[in-house]
Amino acid sequence: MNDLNDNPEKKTEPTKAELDILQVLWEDGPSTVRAVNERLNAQKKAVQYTSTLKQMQLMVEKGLLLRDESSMKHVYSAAIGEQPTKSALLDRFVDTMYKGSPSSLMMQLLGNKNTSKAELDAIRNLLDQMDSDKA
Amino acid sequence: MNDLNDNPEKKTEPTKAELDILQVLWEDGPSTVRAVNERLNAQKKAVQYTSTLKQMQLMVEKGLLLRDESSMKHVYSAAIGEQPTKSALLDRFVDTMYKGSPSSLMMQLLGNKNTSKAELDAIRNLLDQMDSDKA
DNA sequence: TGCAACGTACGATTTTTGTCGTACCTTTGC
DNA sequence: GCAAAGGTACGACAAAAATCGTACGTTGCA
Repeated sequence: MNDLNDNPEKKTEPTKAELDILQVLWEDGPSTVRAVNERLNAQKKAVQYTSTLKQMQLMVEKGLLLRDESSMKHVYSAAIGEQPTKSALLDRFVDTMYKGSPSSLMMQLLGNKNTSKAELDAIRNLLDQMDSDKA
Repeated sequence: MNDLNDNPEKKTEPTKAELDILQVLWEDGPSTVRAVNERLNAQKKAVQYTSTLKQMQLMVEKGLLLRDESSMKHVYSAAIGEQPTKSALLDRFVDTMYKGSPSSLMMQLLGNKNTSKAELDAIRNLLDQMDSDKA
């Protein structure tokens, strides 16, 4: 019936505004438009209710969100996983900016930003764990 | 005289297309429009010469590029540094996607992508070097 | 000397993204 | 019942980003 959102392999790259909405849904779980809109306004944006509504409706069309219309207050949820989405975005970022080299990215990250010791330790532990996995 | 491009502290976030052009200039150094356009078409895009020209002209207006008009074939060069630019973009990326936590980013990066052993070693060396710097 | 090749300038348009106003439906309290 | 509160649908618009066609100027060389 609907031939717009039944393509699961869609390469839909979320835009910035779409990502903001996704973040809210990933964090809070399924929510109404009003709830999402209030979160957005709370954290930074000044955006009208109907703008958020429209945005989320379009995202349903694109397959980025799911909508439960059983109640009058429609409840939306993310249709794409947080980790896969962020992973894809990160990969593209690394590819275009650092020729696919994670260590280049790391150098940039650690070199220019004062990273806390806790962060450094966390990363080192992560590396050790990677080794034991692959050893 | 020109009040458009004399703001060195400009927060101009390069768009995707602008970034493509900057990458070419960062890599090849000062180049003509034709050279840049050919590089772009070679690596992926199918874009008309005049589109690239226009894009680069706008980038001069924005202060992203510099233009040497002494010869008829104008020679363009990047007006903003590669490292500072990438660093800023990366910081924004980490902030919005990983709440400013580099180790979260690393986890994503190392967890989902099969990173080569060489990359892992490079990162570990980088960490060690960070330590000795801060010790 | 004149024409073909190559260059820039610039207006116009398309595409994408984002925002909002208004119309209209549904629920609920009185 | 019915009005007000709160919800969705949807067209229209604005802004940003990207693309391209066409006009026109300069150079080199047959």
